[in-house]
Amino acid sequence: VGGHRVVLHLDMNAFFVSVERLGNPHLRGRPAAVVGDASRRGIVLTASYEARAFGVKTAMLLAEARALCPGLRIVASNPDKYQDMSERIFEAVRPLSDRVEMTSCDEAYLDATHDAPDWSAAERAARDLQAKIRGELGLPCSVGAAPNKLLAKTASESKKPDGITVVRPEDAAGFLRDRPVRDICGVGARLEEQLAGLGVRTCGQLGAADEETLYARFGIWGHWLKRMGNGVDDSPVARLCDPESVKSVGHSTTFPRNTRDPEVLKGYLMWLCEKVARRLRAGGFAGRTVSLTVRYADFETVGRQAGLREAVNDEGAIYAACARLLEKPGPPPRAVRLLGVSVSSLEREPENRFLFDELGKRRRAAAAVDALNARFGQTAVGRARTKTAERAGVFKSAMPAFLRRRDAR
DNA sequence: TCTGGGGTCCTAGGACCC
DNA sequence: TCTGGGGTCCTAGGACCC
Repeated sequence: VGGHRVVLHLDMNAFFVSVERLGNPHLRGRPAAVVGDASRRGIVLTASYEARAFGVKTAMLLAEARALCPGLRIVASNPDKYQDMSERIFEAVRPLSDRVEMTSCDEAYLDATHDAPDWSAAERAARDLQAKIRGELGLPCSVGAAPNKLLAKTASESKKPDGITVVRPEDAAGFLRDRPVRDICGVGARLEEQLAGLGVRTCGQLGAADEETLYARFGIWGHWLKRMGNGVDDSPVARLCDPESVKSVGHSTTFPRNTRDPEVLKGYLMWLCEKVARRLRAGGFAGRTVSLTVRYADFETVGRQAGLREAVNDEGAIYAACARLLEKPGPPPRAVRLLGVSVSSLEREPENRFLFDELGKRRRAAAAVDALNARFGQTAVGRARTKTAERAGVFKSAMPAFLRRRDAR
């Protein structure tokens, strides 16, 4: 508490588009967007700044984006590429500080206190970080430097692309005062609305608000909100990258078309369970809680979960639990648009403890399948149920033709 | 032109135990 | 069997982030 601190926040600019531009000059300097590639219900995942000038935004329907920006260049997303690049970013940044907290695939906090005894050194550190990312990876980014995480993040968000923003302690109050509360990380649409109901719209107003009122309304959050309005944040930069910090592993998918056909639903379910199980094993995890998410045609979303006696990471066990959860309240009352499978209460997978029992047998079979898939492609080997669904074309049937072509490339 | 997919954290109610 | 209170675990839902 107290004392000199320098926190840097690194924020990649239009990350997915920037990664695609590395290998595709055709996309550079023009309106471009990366879209989800699973179905015709594709939405914009990331828009280039040129496209944003036309009003194209994340989460916008593809058709809407094209209407706003007729020359928009579209690329199907390549999640593996972004994951690889994310790891390279982390490797580039890691030597700079013993405290690096990667909060998503394209954002990180660094504690630079040690290398920046004053604020001109802090600004140099921010520029060096930006130059390193540009030089080593060829990617644009914005960097904020401030006495805490809250201000560093708000700073990096405030100037894009290629921004450098330094907020010195003496400038902190002025920097936040007239910004909308929504600029604070943690204040979303709902909270913004409720605060507006109290007449609180800016960070300055939030910092000056009556603490009792905030506490009565928002509980312990109210206490933190007032502090945040005043730019106060003592939270340390964590070392958040170790596998120990993973809490859950999940996959979900929206169908090309809504369905209530039990066979189709079970086909998707097994497909999702295979993906989850594979990732659990790759990370050396097993989990004791299995969760199923069902989103109906009207967008109502329900979740159901089940605790298991033992931690599992094979698709058979995960599927069995999910199938029970899916049928728990009887057949789906209406058409389903999305299913999701997630495993939590994770434990490290015991090495060879179960080599000779039933669980061990399942794990060895699963490992053999992983090895075959690694050699012959993602889905060379899978459950019959998934294969049937694939043959029926349920997975990609409705993908737009232009995306399928790009996909094949 | 109906609205993605990956997560984390918090709260509230009920079961169960002492 | 008209009954208090505290603690913990489980499940469901929702807000929020990128």
